[in-house]
Amino acid sequence: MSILGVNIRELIPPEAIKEIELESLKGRTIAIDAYNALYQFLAAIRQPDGTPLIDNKGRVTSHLSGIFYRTINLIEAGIKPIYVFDGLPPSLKEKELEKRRKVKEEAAKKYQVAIAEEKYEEARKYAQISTRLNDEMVKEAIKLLDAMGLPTVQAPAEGEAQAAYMAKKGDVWSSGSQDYDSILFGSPRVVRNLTVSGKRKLPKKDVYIDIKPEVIESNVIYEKLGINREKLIIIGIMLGTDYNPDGIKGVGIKTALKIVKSYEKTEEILKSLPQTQVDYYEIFNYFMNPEVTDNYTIQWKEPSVEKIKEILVEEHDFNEARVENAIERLQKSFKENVKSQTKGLDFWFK
DNA sequence: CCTGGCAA
DNA sequence: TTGCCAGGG
Repeated sequence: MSILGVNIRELIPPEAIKEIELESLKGRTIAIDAYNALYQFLAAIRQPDGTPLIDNKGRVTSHLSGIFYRTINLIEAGIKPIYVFDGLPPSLKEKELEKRRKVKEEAAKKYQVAIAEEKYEEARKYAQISTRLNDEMVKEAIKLLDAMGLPTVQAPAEGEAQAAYMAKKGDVWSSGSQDYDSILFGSPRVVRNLTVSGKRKLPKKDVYIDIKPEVIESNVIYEKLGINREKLIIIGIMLGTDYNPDGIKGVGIKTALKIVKSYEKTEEILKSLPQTQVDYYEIFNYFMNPEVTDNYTIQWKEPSVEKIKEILVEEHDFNEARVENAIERLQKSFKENVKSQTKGLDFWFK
C-alpha cells in the first residue's frame, strides 16, 4: 500500500471521483497493477484466525483463488483486464521498502503471540499486515493468467508507472489500482474497487458497507484544483511518497496546495523546498519519467481448460467442479466479449 | 476476496 | 428472488 494514497485522497475533489456500475466499463481495457491486486487477495482471503487458503503441500493459494474468480467476473462484465507486473523497484524506494519489511516482521511476531493467546481477531489483523508476496506466487499468477488467455505485461520497474504509460498512450482506457500513484505517473484516469460483490468489512467494527467501483479522472482533478500534473507531483512529495515516506514536516494538504499555487514554475517550487538529505528533484523526475517499456503485446488467446485445471486442480487442490464451472463462464464470456472483437484488422484491439 | 447452499 | 454466511485450499 502506498502512503501517497492516504494523504492525497483528501485532496482529490469529489467531482473527480465518479461512482459507477461495473457494467458501465463494458468494452474497456484496463491495465491493472498486478501487485496491488495480488497483495489484496493475499491479505483478505483468510479464515477468521488469519490462516490463508493453502494446498495440501502447505503452499498459499489465496492469491490464485482471488485472481481467478475476480478476473472471470471482470471478463463476464465485458471488461478486458491486463495485469501489469512489477519489475525491480527503483533504488529511490529502498527506504520505504525497508520500513515495510520491519512493519511486517513486527506484525508476524504479534501474529504468533495472538495465536498462542487464542485471540483470533487480532491474529487475523496481524496476519494481514504481515502479508508478503513472493516470487513463486507471482510466477504462479502469471502462469494462471496465461492459461486463461489473458495478456500480461512485465514492467521494467514500477507496475503503476507502466500502467500509467499504457493508459497515456491509449493502449488501454485506464489504469486500475487501489492506489493513486498512477495519476502522478500520468495516467488519464484510474479505476478503483474493480469488483463485483460490493461488500467490505470496516477496519474495526463488524460493520459491512457497500463498495462501488469508482473512476478518478485526472483532468478533473487538475481543473478543480487549478494545478497541473507537475504541481500535483510536488504536492505528493510534500505529503510523502514511496520515495520520501516522511514527506515534509508540518505540511498538510492545504499548505501544500497553497505553496504550489503560489509559484508559476515547477523549478521554483522545488527550489523553495527545505534542503534535506532527500533529493526532491530526483523524485520529481522519477514521477515525470519513470522506467517504462514498449515491449509488450496486448493479445488474447482462447482459454486453455487443460492448463487451468492442471494449475488449480492438480497442482493446488482446487475443487474440480467449481473450477470447471468457472471455466465455462470464462469460455462463454470470452466468446461474447473478447473474441468477437478480435476480428480482422482489429486483431490488436484495445 | 469469492462461491454456493440454504432460509426467508 | 434475495440476503446471509460458512467455507474455500
